[in-house]
Amino acid sequence: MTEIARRLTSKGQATRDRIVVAAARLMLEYGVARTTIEDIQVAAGVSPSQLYHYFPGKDALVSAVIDHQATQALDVQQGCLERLDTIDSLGRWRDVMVGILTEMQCVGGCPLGSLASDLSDSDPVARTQLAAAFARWQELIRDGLSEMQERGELARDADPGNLAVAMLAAVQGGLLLSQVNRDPAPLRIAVDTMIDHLHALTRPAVP
Amino acid sequence: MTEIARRLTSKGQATRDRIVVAAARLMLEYGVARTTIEDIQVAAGVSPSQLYHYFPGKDALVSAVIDHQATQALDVQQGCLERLDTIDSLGRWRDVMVGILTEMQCVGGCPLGSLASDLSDSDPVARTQLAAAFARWQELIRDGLSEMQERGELARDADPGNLAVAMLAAVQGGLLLSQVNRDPAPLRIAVDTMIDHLHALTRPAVP
DNA sequence: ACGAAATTGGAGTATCAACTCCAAAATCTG
DNA sequence: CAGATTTTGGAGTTGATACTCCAATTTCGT
Repeated sequence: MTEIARRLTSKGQATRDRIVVAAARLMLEYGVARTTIEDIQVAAGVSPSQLYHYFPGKDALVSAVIDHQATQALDVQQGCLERLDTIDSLGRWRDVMVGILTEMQCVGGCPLGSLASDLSDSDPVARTQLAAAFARWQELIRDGLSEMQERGELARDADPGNLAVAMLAAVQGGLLLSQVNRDPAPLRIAVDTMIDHLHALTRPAVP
Repeated sequence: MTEIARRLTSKGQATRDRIVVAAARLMLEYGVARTTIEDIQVAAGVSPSQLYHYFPGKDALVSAVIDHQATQALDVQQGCLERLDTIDSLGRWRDVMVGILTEMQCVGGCPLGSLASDLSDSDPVARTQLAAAFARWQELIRDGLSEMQERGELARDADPGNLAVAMLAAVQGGLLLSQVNRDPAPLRIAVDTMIDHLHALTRPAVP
């Protein structure tokens, strides 16, 4: 993305990656403002000059962290959701998210959601970058729902676009409540409720 | 709550309130860490010694801000939801929230949600305080749904507790997406979808 | 191997933010 | 009104943090 990226030794690339990964982890846990450059240096095992060699300043590093988290999040999605086109696959998707959250002991919440809440009103550039990431995520969900609809597993009059927004909101809100309660249950319940809703739209008449 | 609160002149009370309100506004917009004591001093029109006269330090001020936002949020809820016991009242509730968000031009998101995302992993005391506030909010929603159920407007086998969690998640997630997109639509869509879900649970067979 | 370019180490600086101190002014109590 | 208490003003201190600089070292292309 930057000019500097062109002439980058494999060793340099590795160092850069180490910095981004360390910064991402710390920023997820403590927030962007509370994560100091020194914390990142220590966690990544690099000196100040190395960090400033790869990034002009904290803003640029934040931008790289957003890209990194967006890629990670969408990869997880596509790993589970390449065929997000059945009710069952939605259930597995929920299991994966709950599993990751549980591994993290409910710390950090959503890697993208945390950054969004943190930066939306203080860094306009970051906000735009995050909005784009959420848009891609939303499309991924919508495409799966559209496929379901075309196959007749979802009611004709359902709006996949709106349902994707609601599903993404359920994920984000569920993660927030799980984070503040230190309990994976809210995420599970929120997503399950949305899956139930899709289920109901699939078979309107419950026996 | 603190000892100091006992001997407080009306003028002193007013100054204290001014500080909390100013801090709450700034912290909602820029986050806790990015809001400096000096910013708050300027916004409230007070000197450093005044601020430290009423609060031992920033942590105590943050705690007061959480209380303030929790009270505000629950008051809004009870203003609209004292009778949150019909589908129509849920629709009005949604309108109020979308209205407030639009007035704010989608800045800040949820006064409680922002604080939760910001503080959950860096301030254990604040996390507990916020979890309690969310629990009260959740109960408020659940109680309304329970009333609906008792009156037969909601299916017997529906779980008001789980639905309340899902509804609160929809609100939080919707607010986050609206904040990052600078567009009230995601909040509206997320809450509407949950209302639709309740509707479906009310009348399982759609004509 | 050899020059050029990339990478690394570590000391140093300038700024900013949280917090302190003390005395003056306003307010309450009897 | 008088004394005690609360409230206010503003200069000053301490510590932390983002960022700089320059020389030493390693890596790469040929």
